Amino acid sequence: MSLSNQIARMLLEMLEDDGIAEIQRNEFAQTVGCVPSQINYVISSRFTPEQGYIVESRRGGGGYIKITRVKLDKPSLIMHTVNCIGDSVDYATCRANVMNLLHSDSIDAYSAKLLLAATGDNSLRTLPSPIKERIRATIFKQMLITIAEQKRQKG
Amino acid sequence: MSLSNQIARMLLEMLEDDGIAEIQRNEFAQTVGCVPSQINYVISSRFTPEQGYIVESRRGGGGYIKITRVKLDKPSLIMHTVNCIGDSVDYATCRANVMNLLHSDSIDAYSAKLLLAATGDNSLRTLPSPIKERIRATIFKQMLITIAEQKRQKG
DNA sequence: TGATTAAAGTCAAAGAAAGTCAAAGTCAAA
DNA sequence: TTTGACTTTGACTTTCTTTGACTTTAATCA
Repeated sequence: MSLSNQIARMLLEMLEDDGIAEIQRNEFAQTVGCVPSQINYVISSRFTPEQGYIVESRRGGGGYIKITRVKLDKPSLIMHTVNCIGDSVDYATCRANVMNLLHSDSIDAYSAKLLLAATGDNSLRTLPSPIKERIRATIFKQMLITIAEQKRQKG
Repeated sequence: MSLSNQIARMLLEMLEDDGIAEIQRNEFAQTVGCVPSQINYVISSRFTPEQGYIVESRRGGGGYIKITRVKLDKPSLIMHTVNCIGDSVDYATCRANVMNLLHSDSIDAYSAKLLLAATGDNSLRTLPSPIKERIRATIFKQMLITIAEQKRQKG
């Protein structure tokens, strides 16, 4: 397992109970045995707002990095997501959004799987890159709209 | 026996116990004694979704390729449909298949809606025509496999 | 207050994997 | 003997990770 994955797992573990992880970057890097800036890398690649986290920090003496998992409100989050997705999305972003929706209970696991199946690289692989992201966006939104509609009609 | 067959056998063996095979491409190629890209060839020719496998991977340090078998115990109508769809489908055919599955109770109304949303012209409109049908086919199959898999797991 | 020190942030280069593609090889069937 | 499907290979691309030099900000001390 890569160093970055290990670091991510440790942070996730800290987040587990109260949804908050607070570290001192240098000290933490010490115990992990990596260079401090790698902590930033892990955070910026795996604890983004897209993925449902808020990161705050402070430099200087007594500085810290604090990661908070944010619970978003459930009902119209689906349509909110639709509106936030632009004309184009990469799979990582798409996946992050699905996970978010799943986490906030806005969609169920089954719908999540179908969304990922339809927008995954397995499905879209053969498309050249600027087009692929555009198609992914339209499929994703179309499906989300269908899900939202369904929910509106019968919970 | 061809190299590719040997490789396939090795992967099959790994899959045996828990239905998961995870390798590091370069390392594995080393031990087999082939060029790394041959692993991709074997996977793309023998571990396709049609054949009941899901493949995930990650590049970069700590990268990997993970093959998962999605075992479907009885040849369902769903998988039959997957196998009948070629590399390319138009929307009408797609729709007909969905209706068929719906009427034969192989899928529920919700799944049907999502399938149609994802493969409909609203989603795929902007694609030029030979490509559109190909993408529709892959998305359709990918979603059907996901549905079949879900059914196997929980009715 | 100003200097010093203790953090965290940024960025780009180098490294480590996997992916793609097309050319060349093999081999059996028509 | 030609054709066409399947294999093998390697050069090149893309993505993700690791590292370190340098910058910025905050706290504390003289």
